[in-house]
Amino acid sequence: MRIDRLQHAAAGSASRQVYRALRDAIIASDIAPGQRISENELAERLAVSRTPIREALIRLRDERFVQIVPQLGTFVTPISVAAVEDAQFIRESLECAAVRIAAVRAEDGDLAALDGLVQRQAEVSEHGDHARFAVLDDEFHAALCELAGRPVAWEVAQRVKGHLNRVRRLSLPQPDYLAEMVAEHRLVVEALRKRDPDAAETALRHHLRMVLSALPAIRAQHPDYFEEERA
Amino acid sequence: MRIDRLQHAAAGSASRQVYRALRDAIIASDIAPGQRISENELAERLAVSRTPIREALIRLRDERFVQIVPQLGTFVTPISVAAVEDAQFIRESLECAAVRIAAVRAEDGDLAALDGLVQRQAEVSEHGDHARFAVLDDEFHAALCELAGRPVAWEVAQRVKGHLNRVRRLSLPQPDYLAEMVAEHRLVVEALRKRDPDAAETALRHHLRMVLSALPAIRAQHPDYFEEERA
DNA sequence: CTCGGCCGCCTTGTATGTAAGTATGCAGGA
DNA sequence: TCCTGCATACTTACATACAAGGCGGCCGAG
Repeated sequence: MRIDRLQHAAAGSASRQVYRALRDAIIASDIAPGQRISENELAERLAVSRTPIREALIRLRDERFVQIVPQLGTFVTPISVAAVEDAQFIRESLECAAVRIAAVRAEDGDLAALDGLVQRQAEVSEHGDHARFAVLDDEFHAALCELAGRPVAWEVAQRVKGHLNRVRRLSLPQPDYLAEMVAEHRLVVEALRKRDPDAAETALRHHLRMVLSALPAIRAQHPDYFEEERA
Repeated sequence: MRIDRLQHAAAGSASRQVYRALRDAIIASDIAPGQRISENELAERLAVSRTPIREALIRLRDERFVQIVPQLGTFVTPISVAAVEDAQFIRESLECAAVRIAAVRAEDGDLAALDGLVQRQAEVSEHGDHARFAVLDDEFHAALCELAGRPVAWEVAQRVKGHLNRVRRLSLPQPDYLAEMVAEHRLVVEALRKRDPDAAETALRHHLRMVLSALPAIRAQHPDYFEEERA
């Protein structure tokens, strides 16, 4: 793992910075699944005391990114197929429920804003800029929840989305991946424009499931990152 | 508030015990919304140090039961209509999605188990035993999620359910409330028996919304427990 | 060679001390 | 009377010290 140097005072409290740094490192597999995280070592490396480290680890445990075993150690949770499917289920349930409401409440101005968002996605997808696309993708899904009047849906979805990103980062980048995503986003917006909740839900559900489709291949490629199947 | 004496070593670490005790106290309104929680005072009263108190408060902040303002204090969050609706939205989305799957996957043995559960609910409802009913009610909803193969759905639902219970505890106990709940549970099981996802979802959604129906009345009765409406 | 017991190191959990910042009450002047 | 400035007492955030327990290596006996 290569975590170093916290940002200066910006970005909130030390524990929050540690939390973000660790979470990003886990999702990016900079810290390998199963690896032990030493509170002492981290504290020394980040030049803070154990207290903010502990608080960050507690939050990560609540999100199931680490397992804390008393008097033994703290470990990055192996990627579990069940956990990924759980995350997918939660995200799908919440966002699909939200988009149904959005289909009813969306006004012309909202749709125009979504169009603009998708248009910008199309532009960055031309350049194959995955990082920038990811930001715009998050904005898109956040906008859907916002439109439904349930920003909390996106907050929760974003929480569990970390587990999905963790596996997605392991998959080989498909060449037309971004273009497909943009096309699917367009379908969702079109359904919203027709004020058709069923079509919007169907389109979004299909879109969300694209991520999972690569899961078996990823597991075959990185078997050591996964926990063994439970009987 | 009247929190005292943690249980002895059972029930896990001190911080977890503090967390549970505080959460229960907040949901039961033993600690009034808006009231300040002093780390020092709590530590003294519970006979533990400030560390486990802090860790418990952090978890409660993540669940939006308290607000921590640096260098100022920690406060029990006022009941907010928006937060209650958010919790309702999440629970409804997850459980309805789960019950649709359950309708497809349910086998005869599962249905029999649900029947038994509802039967026991009917018995305790006869005696007006709200506490025991609450336990069986939780078991029922947990069973639905388990049947769908998504126990995580219930875990998340249970988390946000605290916000719903907080307002429900404030409502006057309706005389036929428990009997109604049992009847609605029966409708859900019947829909499952017919393997009808749409009917199951409809029945469950109607059931879940019963709780919210009393919200305006509760707010009128305890205005000081609610935060002022946002413009 | 193998197995059993002991010892030391390392872990997390908890307790306590230090620092920095905010609200509050009071004193003093306009 | 009202407003301003300060001292004080409180808070959380962070740092450090201590305690309890598991794991592994070592050593000795069989």
